[in-house]
Amino acid sequence: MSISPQNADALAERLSHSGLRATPQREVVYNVLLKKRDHPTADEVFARVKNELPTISLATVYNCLETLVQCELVRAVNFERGPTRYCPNLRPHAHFHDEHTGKTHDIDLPPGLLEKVSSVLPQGYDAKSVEIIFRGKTASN
Amino acid sequence: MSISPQNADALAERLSHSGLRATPQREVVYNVLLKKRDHPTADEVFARVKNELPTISLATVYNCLETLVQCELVRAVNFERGPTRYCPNLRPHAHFHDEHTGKTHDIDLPPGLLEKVSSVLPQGYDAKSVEIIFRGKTASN
DNA sequence: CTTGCGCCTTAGAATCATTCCAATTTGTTG
DNA sequence: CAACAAATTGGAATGATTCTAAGGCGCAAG
Ligand SMILES: [Mn+2]
Ligand SMILES: [Mn+2]
Ligand SMILES: [Zn+2]
Ligand SMILES: [Zn+2]
Repeated sequence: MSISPQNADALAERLSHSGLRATPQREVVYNVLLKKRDHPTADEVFARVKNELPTISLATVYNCLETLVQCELVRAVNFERGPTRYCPNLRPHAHFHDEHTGKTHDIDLPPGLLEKVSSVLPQGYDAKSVEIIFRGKTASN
Repeated sequence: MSISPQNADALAERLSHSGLRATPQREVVYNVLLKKRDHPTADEVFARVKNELPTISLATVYNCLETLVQCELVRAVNFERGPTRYCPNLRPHAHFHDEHTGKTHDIDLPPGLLEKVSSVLPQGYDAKSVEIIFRGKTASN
């Protein structure tokens, strides 16, 4: 159940690029996010990571998640009050929050959409990022 | 500094439509949101409302805000960990979060944009609402 | 190699926004 | 008025996150 080589490398590279170390905790946290991409909370990540590193602390999970977000390997997502969720999908995508199941789905965006959306900004507004969140239901209910 | 007649009416109408009462607390909370549209937190609303109703409690401010959100007179906005912010702008609009000043600006959206954006959803996804958040800086910095 | 030092992890305390609760108060209806 | 329901209130409780202080670990200089 170890991290796949290229992911481990990507991680190690990004970390050292920022003068940080590739620790076992960081690797396992990142691996857990890649393995099940269901936008888990820190608590959920904690529970999953414990299987491989039974002595890890919740504080470390928070620290690792924060580090991964800084390195831009992971996105922190907040679309409602309630715990932050974490997403390792680096492609441009929106989030669809199913109000029945509570689950969050990634919606891939066609190239140019984010630019199109950003073009509604008036003079003087310089957006570094755009986030799109849908709320509703899916056919499966 | 009282609420303007049509707003008071709109509020009373929406409330009674849901079987709720138009209380002084609810009126002043709504009025405060309309008067300074800077997306205040519950604490900030509390501080402003106290000027007119010095004995109001924070719990009541939370209750009133919740009620206004239920009546769809106000939107609760969450784009980051941190307190929920409240917006009385009912037109379709996006939010621009200025990372320097911390202020949030409303960006009016051209008609059809939200539909256009929603059209990227695959079969089976039925969105009830779409939210767009920009982050970046404004010319004024 | 060994030592020194800074990065990391850890457990638990502290913080902060929000929600919950139980006790009034207020408004409406008969 | 009397009764009942809706609303407000202050304070306790909750839950996610952050902070703090102590110890551990890895690497670079000697
Ligand atoms: Mn969390
Ligand atoms: Mn708040
Ligand atoms: Zn995602
Ligand atoms: Zn707004």
